[in-house]
This record gives sequence, C-alpha cells and structure tokens, in this order.
Amino acid sequence: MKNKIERIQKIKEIISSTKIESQGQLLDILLEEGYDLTQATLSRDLKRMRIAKVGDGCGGYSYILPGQNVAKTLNTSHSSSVPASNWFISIDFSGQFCVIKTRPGYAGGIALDIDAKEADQIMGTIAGDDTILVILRGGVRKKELINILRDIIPIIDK
Amino acid sequence: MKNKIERIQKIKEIISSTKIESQGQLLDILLEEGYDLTQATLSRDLKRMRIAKVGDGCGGYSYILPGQNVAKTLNTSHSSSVPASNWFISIDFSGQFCVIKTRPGYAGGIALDIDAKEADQIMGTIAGDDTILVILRGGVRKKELINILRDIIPIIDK
DNA sequence: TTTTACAATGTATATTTTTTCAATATTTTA
DNA sequence: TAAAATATTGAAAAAATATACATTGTAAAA
Repeated sequence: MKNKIERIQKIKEIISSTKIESQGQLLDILLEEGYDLTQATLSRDLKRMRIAKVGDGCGGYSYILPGQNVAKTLNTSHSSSVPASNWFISIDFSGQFCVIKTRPGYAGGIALDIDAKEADQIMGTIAGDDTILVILRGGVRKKELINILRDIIPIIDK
Repeated sequence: MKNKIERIQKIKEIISSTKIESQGQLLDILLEEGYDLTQATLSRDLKRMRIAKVGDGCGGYSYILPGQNVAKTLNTSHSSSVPASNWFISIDFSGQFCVIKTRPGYAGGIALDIDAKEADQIMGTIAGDDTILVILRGGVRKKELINILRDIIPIIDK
C-alpha cells in the first residue's frame, strides 16, 4: 500500500516510453520490475490516472497518457526496421495530397525513407517536424500509395 | 454498407454531445436512431476513429474523440498548460508540513498555482527549484489538503 | 491506546470489448 | 461486363477489462 504513489509514477514512465497494447502487457512489465499487483489493481490505476486505450492507427491498440499528443519520442531510430507504430500518428488523403502525421522529430527521417523508394507515383515530399506532405502525380489512387508505403507503415488499416 | 460514412459521422456527433460510458450504450442510441449494426461493428468503428475510453474522474468511464484533451478537462483551474503528469514526482506529509517534489524548474510555477487557490488551510508555500514546502494551519488534515490540491495533482485522486 | 472510518487490494466473477471466421457487398481490374 | 480483389459486417468465441465482495492495512478520532 505504501508504494502506490511510486507505482503510479512507474506506470506513467512506462506508458510514455513504451507502446502498451493491453493491461496484461503492462502488468508483466510491472511484475518484472518488482511491483506486486494484479490486473484488477492495474485497471483501477489506469482509470484513476485517466489513461486511455485507443486505436493506434496501425491495426492495434495503444494506451496513452492524458494530453499525450506531444509525447516525447524515446525511440531515436526511425528506420524501416522500427515498427511503424513508434512514430506513426495518422495518414490522410485529399485530392492529390497525402498528409502523414508523425511524432515530433520523425517527419524528416520518414520522408527520406519515402523518397528513397523513388516511386513514380510520388512527385515529391515536404517534411516539417511532425508532418509530411506527400504530393502525388495525377491519377494516382489512395490504395496505390498505400501499397508503396506498406513496408514503411506496415499495416495502415486492417 | 452505403451508410458507413453517415454512421461514422453520427457516432462523432453522439460522442461529442452525450456522455457515453460503454459501447452498448452507444449501440442502443444508434439503433434507436435507425442505424442497423452490431456491437462488433461499433468496436471496429471506434478503433478506426481512434475514439478512446477513459476514466471520467467521477468513478465512471467516458468515450472521447481524438481531439478532446483529457488533461484539460481535469485541470480546469490549473493555469499552467503543462499537464500535471509532466512535473509531478512525489508528495509527502509530516506534521504541519507537506513536501511536494517536482521535476527541476517546476516548483515555482506549481507553488503559484497552489497560492492562487487562496485556501484558508494553507498558511503559505515556499518553493525552490524542484521542491515545494506547503505550510498548513494547525489542525488541517492530510485529506483536507489533498482535496484542495486535487485539480493540480490529479494523480492523488484518492 | 482503542475504536472507527476509510483506503487499497486480491480473488472470483461479471461485463465489456475485440477478434475470428464466414458470408456478402463493393470496388477495381482486365 | 465478368472476374478478382477488397471491404464490410454479424454471430459467436476469445480476450481484455471492470467490479462486487471480502479482507487487510492505514489513518483519524476519541
């Protein structure tokens, strides 16, 4: 009972640095770290802390802290070997444009990955800190681009 | 199948205007409105829409749209734009003193927030760089102070 | 101190949510 | 248009999450 505050703190740390897909996964980590608790307690903690479970945009789920739109990016690598879910926020299409949102700092690197594919269908990319604009050639369809991006964003939707 | 887009739109409307505590409740509303679907489809919709289920701070749960910021709702009177979870380290009580540890640099600002409450129970605060000393009036109990700090430090919720 | 109230937690269970699988429907391609 | 590829969905099963209840620990009051 004494270590509740400490546990709460630890949960925050884990959630902000690791992608958590279920309470079971988080529970395992906490148990490994030496905390002694059950899933029931974890459920109560998450409820009180207002930590939310939300679709991750890549076919899975992710737990997020309140206000974690500006989550810090602990994963320095952005190469294709890193699961997309570590940097990916959203993808949107409008006319000949595709806008990909990433966690802060990732856009430039991911844009390079996209450029490296040298796809005919892509006229070019422009990247800021957390947003990539992909400009498509006329007549290129959404699905076509998704296929090109598939190994950068393994599962866009499922 | 044609009405999927319409249904998605309706879900957004409902979520933003009504407190939804479970998919079952949302499903009932949609059925009453004439939409024909099952809970399984709803689960998929919510996942794709990245709608989250989160503790409502009053003992229940609530579904929220991606844009809605949970921390803001919680910290209504907190002038700082920084969510509590980003600065809070620990809180301790001893006699008429309460010591709050923060991440470096935050103590002063948080102390201002505490002062702004102008609570009778608090005689004053002294802040360093990462520590706040809250001096309580005689007879003020721990629980009482926690109630006062509740919307500055949401974590100590209970 | 002793009593009392309340908070924290685990266990077991209930509830809710997610997914698998199969059937259709829709869209794209040829 | 017909065939092929994709997407959407429901029903049922599986998985995940939440809670009722009982117990124990902690703090406040007397």
